[in-house]
Amino acid sequence: MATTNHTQAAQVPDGDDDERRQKGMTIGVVCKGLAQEFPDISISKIRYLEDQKLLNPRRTAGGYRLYSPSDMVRLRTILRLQRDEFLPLRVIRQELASGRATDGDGKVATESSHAVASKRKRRASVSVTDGGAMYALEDVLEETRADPSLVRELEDYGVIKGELRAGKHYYDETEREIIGAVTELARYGVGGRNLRVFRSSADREAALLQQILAPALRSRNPERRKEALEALENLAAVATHLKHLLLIRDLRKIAK
Amino acid sequence: MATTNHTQAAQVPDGDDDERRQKGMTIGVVCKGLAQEFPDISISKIRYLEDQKLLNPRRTAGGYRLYSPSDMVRLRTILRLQRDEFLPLRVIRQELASGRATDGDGKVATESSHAVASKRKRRASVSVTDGGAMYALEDVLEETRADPSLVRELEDYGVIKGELRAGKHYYDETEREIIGAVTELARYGVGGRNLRVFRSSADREAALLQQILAPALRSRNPERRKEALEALENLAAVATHLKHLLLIRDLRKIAK
DNA sequence: GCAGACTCTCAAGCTCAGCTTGAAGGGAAG
DNA sequence: CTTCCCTTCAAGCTGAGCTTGAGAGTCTGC
Repeated sequence: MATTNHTQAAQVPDGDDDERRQKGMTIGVVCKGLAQEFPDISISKIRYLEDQKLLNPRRTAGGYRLYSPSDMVRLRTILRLQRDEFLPLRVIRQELASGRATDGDGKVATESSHAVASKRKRRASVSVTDGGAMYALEDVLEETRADPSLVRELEDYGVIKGELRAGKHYYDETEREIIGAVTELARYGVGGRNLRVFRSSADREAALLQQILAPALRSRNPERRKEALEALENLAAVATHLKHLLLIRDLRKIAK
Repeated sequence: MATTNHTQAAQVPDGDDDERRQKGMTIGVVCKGLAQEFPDISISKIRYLEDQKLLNPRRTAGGYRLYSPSDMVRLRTILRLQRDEFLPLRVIRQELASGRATDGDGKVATESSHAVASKRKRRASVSVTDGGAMYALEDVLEETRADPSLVRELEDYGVIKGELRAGKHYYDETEREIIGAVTELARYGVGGRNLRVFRSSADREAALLQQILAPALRSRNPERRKEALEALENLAAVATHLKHLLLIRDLRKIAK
C-alpha cells in the first residue's frame, strides 16, 4: 500500500491496458489500485468479500482471480457503501442483488470523508424511458458472466430480443440487467423454464397499468403525456415494492 | 427482558399520565412502552446506551433514572437509526450532537403534499426474518394516511391479517408497508380488486422459491437452515429486481 | 526450467461493537 | 416490612469483519 502512485496506469506500459481490459486484473493489482481511495483495503479483505458472496470474479485456468472493470465498479460500490453509509455486508449484498445500489461513480478525487449525502440517482435501466445505450453480446457475457446458452434461451422465450447490427448481437441496458438477474437466479437453481412465472405476471401487470393510464398516454398534449409517463414510472416502482412485500409475506410463512 | 408483558398500558391507570409527564417514567415503564415497536429492547440495553453517552436522563434523589418525553423521543430516534439506517452508536451519537437527527415521526406537518414516495429508506421491512415489531392500527393509518376501509378490504382479501391485542389491531412492519404501498396505488386509481393480480403472482413465486429451497429449509441442521434463509432472502431480492425489469420492458412498449 | 514473486484454500484466531448476566445491594410503594 | 423494582460494576457472550499462517500451486522473466 505504500506505493505513491497517482495514476495506476503510470507504472504500466500502454500496451498492457488493453490486455488488462481483456484479461482482467489480478487481486494484487486491484488491491493497489484501490489503496488510494480505501487505505484499509487488503487482499484478504477482497477475498473475504467474495467469500461472503459479494463478488464473483472470473478465474484463470490456474485458479487466479481475474477482476473485470465491472467487478471493479462493484467492489468500489461495496467499499463505499460500507465506509460512507455504514451498511453491513449482509445489507450491501441485498442492495446489490436488488439493483438498488448504483452509486455515484466519479473520479471525485478527495471527497471529504463523511459526507453522507443520499444522492438519489435514478438508474437508467429501471426507467421507462430508454437511455438508448447498447451493449455487445460478448461484453454482456463478460460482465454478467452469463451462460451463452441461457441468453439464447431468453431470446427463444421472447424475454429479450436484442438487435442485430453488423452481424453482432446488441442489447440495451434493461436487457443486459435482465441477463444479469437471470444468471444470478440460475446460480440458485432457478432454471429458465421457471421464468414463465415472472414473465406472465409482468405481462399482466403491464396490461393493468396500461389500462389505467391509457387515456393520458394517448393524449396528444405533450405535457399530459409526460405526466402520464412519470406516473407510469412511479406506479411501476410502487407496484414492484408491493410485489416484493407480498412475496416477503408469503416467504415468511414458508420459512418458519 | 425477563418480564412478561403483553400490554404496556393496561397496568397503569389513566390518572398517572399527567403525573408521568411531569415526573418522568422509570426505566421499566419506558422499556415496556417501547417493546411494541422495538421487540428486542431491554432494560440493560437502555442502560448501555446511557453508558455510551447517548442518553442522559434525570435521576430521583435515590438514583432512579427518570425519562422525560424528550428523552423518549431521543431514545426512539436512536433505536430507529440503529434499526433502519444501520448506523453504529458512535455515529448516532454524532448525528444527535450535531442536531441532524430530526427524523422520525414528530408533529412535523410540513411533509404533507409533495411527499412523493421519497421514503425509500426503509430497509428493515424487506427482510424475510421478521423483526417482530408491531404497530397499532391508528399509528399505521396516521403514518400511511390510508383509508380505513381500504385496510378492512385488505384484511378481507387475506392480504394482511393483523393481530388483536387488548382490543386493538396491531400490524407488523411488512403489513404496515403493504398498507402504505396499496394506498399509494389507490391514489393512482389502482383499486382493491386489482390487487388479485399482485397477490397471485406473489403466491406463485413464493411457491417456486419454496420448491427450490425446500430441502435446505427443512434441514434440521441449524447452520444449513440459516444459509437457506439467507439464500431465500437474496433470491427474493433478485426475483423482485427481475420482475421490475420485465415490467419496465413491457411498459416501454406501451409507452412509445 | 527454474527462481522468485504472486496467488490459492482452509482453518484458526483476533478485535471490537453491542449487548447480557450475575452479584451485591438500595429505593419505592402497598 | 415485604416485595418488586431499581442501582452499579465487572465479567462474559455473540457475531461481524477481517487477519494470520501453513502448505501448496501458478505465473513471469531470464
